[in-house]
Amino acid sequence: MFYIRPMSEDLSSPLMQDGLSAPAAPAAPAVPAAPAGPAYLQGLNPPQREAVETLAGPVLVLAGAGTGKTRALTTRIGHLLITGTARPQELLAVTFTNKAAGEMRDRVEALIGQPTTGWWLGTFHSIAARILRIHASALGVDSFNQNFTILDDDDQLRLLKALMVDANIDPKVHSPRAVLTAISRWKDRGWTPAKVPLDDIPQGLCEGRLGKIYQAYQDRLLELNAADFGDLLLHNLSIFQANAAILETYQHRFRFILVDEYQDTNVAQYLWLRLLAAKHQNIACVGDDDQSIYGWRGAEVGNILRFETDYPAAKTIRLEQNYRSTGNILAAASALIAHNSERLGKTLFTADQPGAPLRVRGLPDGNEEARYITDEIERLHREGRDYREFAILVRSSSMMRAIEERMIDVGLPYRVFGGPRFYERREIRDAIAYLRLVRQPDDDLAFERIINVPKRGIGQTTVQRVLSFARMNQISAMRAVALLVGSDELPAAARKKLVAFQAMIEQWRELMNTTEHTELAEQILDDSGYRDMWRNEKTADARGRLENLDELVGSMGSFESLAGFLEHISLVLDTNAGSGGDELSLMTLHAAKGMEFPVVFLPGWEDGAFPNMRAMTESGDKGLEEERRLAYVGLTRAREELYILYVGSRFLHGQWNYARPSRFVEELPDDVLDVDDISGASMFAAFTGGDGSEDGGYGSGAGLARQYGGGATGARDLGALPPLEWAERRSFRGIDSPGMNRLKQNLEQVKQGSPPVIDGSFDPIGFASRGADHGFALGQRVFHRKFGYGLISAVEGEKLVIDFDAAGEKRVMASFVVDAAEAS
DNA sequence: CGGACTAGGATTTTT
DNA sequence: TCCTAGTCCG
Repeated sequence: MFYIRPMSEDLSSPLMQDGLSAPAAPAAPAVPAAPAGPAYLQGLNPPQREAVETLAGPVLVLAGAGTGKTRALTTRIGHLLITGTARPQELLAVTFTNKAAGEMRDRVEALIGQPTTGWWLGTFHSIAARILRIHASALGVDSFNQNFTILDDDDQLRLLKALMVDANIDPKVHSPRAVLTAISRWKDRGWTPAKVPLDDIPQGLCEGRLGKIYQAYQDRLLELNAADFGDLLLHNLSIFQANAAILETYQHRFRFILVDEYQDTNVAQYLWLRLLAAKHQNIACVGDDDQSIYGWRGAEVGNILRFETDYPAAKTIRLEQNYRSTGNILAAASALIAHNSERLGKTLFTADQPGAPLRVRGLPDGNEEARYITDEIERLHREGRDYREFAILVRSSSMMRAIEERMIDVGLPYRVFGGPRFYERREIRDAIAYLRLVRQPDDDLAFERIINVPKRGIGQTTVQRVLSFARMNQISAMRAVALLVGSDELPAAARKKLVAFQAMIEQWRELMNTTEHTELAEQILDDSGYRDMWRNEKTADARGRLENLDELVGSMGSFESLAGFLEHISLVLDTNAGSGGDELSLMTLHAAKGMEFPVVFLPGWEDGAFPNMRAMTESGDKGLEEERRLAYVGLTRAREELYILYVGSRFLHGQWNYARPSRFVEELPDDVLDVDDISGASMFAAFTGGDGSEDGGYGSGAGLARQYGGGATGARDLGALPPLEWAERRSFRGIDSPGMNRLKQNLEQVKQGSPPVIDGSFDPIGFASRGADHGFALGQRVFHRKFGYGLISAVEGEKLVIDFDAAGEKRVMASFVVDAAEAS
């Protein structure tokens, strides 16, 4: 006898968070009925109930995917309030996303039947920001006060780059991005510049002066009355550590602390929680070590692994009954994750039926893969499924394009989740910079961002002079402008333009007191010419940008004032206003965490792409294990049907790459799979031999084919056919695609006794031809997109000197030209 | 100063 | 392939 979920619920809520779909009906008969109690406790299984009712002391709830984690957490909060164990103002509940926080509030309110007020519920960052605003001055830096600005990524980079230049470090040699990442990781660990251990300073970056750069960066931020995301937590820690009275206030206040997604906390967050919980020790953390996928952002699985050591009185509760997926899906996920060594270990089980086998499909190339997906979706849609029941989860967003194009071709309604966040878009940041500058004329970063956007003839020379004058006199840029325009330091033309800019800002500033902030924003966008700038741009995305601006102004309406809006803008801005239509979902695996869908497609399961090569080279086995957890997250998103897809060759970054199935495919148990491989991947293996020792790596072109030779690196032969039979089958299927043509051609070669082509020298479709050996030769006639046809007059490594028919002699990169015969 | 061009890079991205 | 940051020249 199996419990089967009501279909209506399944169909209506494919996007629900973990646990939302846990049945309200009783659990499987095998589990004894929970003892009586309030109605809201009735539907819980025994461990869930224990997680709810163990109110005092440290509790770690290890909640596997789909085991009703959110339900347990929100019921726990409700229980605390309903039983009167805690008053709202004694509660602190932290999440990672605003979305999760919002959902938690909704569910608690639904449970207790009334709006909740007084408790602190929010993301780590928003709560830390709130505390920091109250105690900013306790940092003891004059320039840093409660009005501090929270910087976005872009501001941080610009700042850092400037500091690097000051320190005589060439940003072209040492990537500011890498520097920022390193600094952020230090902050994630709770290290102020003074606390960074000497041996943790990489010698390769910034000539070993990264510690100094970090210090300079922090000094500058404080000077600017600014904080980055990492600082919110870091400054909290500094204040707590230096000021016992402040810490005690909060320790006293928060008698009960609840933490969601504990496996994703970084060290700073961990320390922060530990300080806050030290007095009452009533801290309940919910998480799943198997779903820790943000290590690259500083999350420490170690936090959850050592919870019991940190809190010896801790009670650990495991939620292991899965209410989401079929038996086969769960079996596959469990077998896969069992390959990881660093885990606390859980054994998920389900009362559900085994269901359909997982479909593993090897296809020739990405186009075929996309076609396969849309074909299947159309088939299942005809059989009665709504589009909203499907999700396609990719490892990296670069894989989305082929799929999107295909969906547009066949007209399937889809929606991309994630992608650039709303507030990260250029037009949004520009607009916000205007608002910031109007409200706080001393906001130099905002000044820099929009002083010449749209173009108003204030060039870099002028801006640099203003900025250096400001730095020299320790004043803000706007003040520097005010002084400079009254002097002869700048050319008259520049002064005139600056005066106009200054007047514009000033005029808006006056409006600020008399006008609604949404109205003010409208005026700024129009008067500044910012909207016109996009209207005049005739690119496809310009219209979208204008719409985004409208949306921004619209979203301001829900804030009381400009100040209120700006304070929250960097922390809270919903990026995906739901459309609610019947659309299928396309997103990265990371973005899919916490969601579930009846039918899930997992394309791109190729070694190098997934597990991602870079994750492995950068973090070794730890990286591989995190990739495996990501795969686990992907598998466990599915309720009923699951497709795992890989291709024999994939077009990425402008070139074709041979691929072989992901090692994760091998790690799945045979008896739950239905495998069909027409990728040709193993045919390459049969042709090419080799042991995989040769370098290459995903994306290195020709080297890859050799690397993946022979199957000696461990690729399982996934039911592949011998080349001839395979070719028969291929033509039977009528598939015609670059990947296929490539294989077909090689097959002919081999039939005639020649080796297959694995480099670019004989390669009509441009396969693998762009490696170190681009294959172009002196005298070859080629075509360039901009310059047209020409003859190669010299080859200098990657560069070609070409005598173009129309444009004359030019020096161009080999990757920009193709053989003239190819371009028709 | 700004447009045109080219080189170079391209996981993931809750805040 | 596609994006963007930086350089070069009118």
